[in-house]
Amino acid sequence: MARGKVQMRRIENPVHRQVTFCKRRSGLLKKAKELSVLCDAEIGLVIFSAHGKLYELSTNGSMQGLIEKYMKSSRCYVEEQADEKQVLESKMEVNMLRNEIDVLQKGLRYMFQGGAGKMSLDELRILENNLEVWMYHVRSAKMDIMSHEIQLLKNKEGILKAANKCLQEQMEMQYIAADTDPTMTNIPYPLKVQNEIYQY
Amino acid sequence: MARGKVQMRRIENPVHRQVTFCKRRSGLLKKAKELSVLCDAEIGLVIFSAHGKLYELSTNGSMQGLIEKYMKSSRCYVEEQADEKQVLESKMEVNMLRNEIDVLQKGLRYMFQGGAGKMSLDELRILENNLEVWMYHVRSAKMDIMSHEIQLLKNKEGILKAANKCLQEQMEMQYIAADTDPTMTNIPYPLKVQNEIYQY
DNA sequence: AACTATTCATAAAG
DNA sequence: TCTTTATGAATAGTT
Repeated sequence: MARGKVQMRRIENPVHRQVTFCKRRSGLLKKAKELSVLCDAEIGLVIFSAHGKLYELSTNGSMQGLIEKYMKSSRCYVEEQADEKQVLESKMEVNMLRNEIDVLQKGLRYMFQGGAGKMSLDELRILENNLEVWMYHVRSAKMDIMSHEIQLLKNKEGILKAANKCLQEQMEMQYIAADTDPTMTNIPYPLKVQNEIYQY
Repeated sequence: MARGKVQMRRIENPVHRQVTFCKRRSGLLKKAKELSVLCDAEIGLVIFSAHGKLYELSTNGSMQGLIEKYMKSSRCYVEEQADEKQVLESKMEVNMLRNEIDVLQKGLRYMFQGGAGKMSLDELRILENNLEVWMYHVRSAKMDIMSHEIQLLKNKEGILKAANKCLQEQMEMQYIAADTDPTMTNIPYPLKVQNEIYQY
């Protein structure tokens, strides 16, 4: 270059560096355009300044399109495609599952209704009775589970009450031994629990 | 350039074009490297020849990383993120639907096998809701059929009333003609129908 | 930003 | 494709 050969290393003077960056950057962009025009090539060029500012050139269409083309040419396209494939597969799976649910529900309705109203009134009455029976079973199962939980809670209640009684007795013995008014001590009064709490 | 100024347009001679592409391409890559070194810039350059062959340079790390940085700097990063969000949402939807199918299938097994109470309280609740929906469908179908029957009966009523009136008139004409007491003939007294019968 | 001396890039030919 | 060579282009340093 002019007025002395330039050393191929970072220009230390920040002003010189900035000026050179500006000049060479425009030169590089110009040459890229020229190559693209003269030789019918597609070129993408991105330049980040040291401070992070972006300069770019894409000769054909958008940089986005060029990047996609680059991805196809090199190995990275696999990842990209995998991602999009995943989206697509997920959507298809959702559709499939929705369809399956639809079929299940339709099938049930079909069984209960015999299709588009092809069942007789008597058949429908029978089905209604069956549904009521099943509903009863489901509700029974629900009640079983809830009863079980209630039983567990009642057991807990029993244990707590016993512990409570035990504590109360111990405290009463302490009051007698100390011959003091229970309300004057720092020991908190034993817990009283109402039975109704454990009814449901 | 040498031996005459070059026109800024596609070189028509394929050989010349290929040679120029080769020379200028290497020149461009060299200049890009120089700019990067001298000015501490990060540069990505991709060149596709007219025939689709790829030449590339990325001064810092991989082209992949540079592309990601570019995406962040420009707007496209949003899309990328949206894509990943979509994947996640799809997966969650798939899980939800799978769960629903599971419950439905369990419910079916439960209903047809008379229920081996292994369903959780939540599953039973879902099943109960479904049963209620199905019950509604069955009852709707029943009501449709009954409404239709009522309509048929009402039509029949109309026809019978008309026939009844006609018979009555004929008989009255016979009484006048015969001048006899109606109760002495063998003709049965015309049917009287009460409207209430057809109300439901 | 504009100028200019110099180096660089490269078109055409071998 | 590589080298040579003549010449236009790019640009470092200066103003």
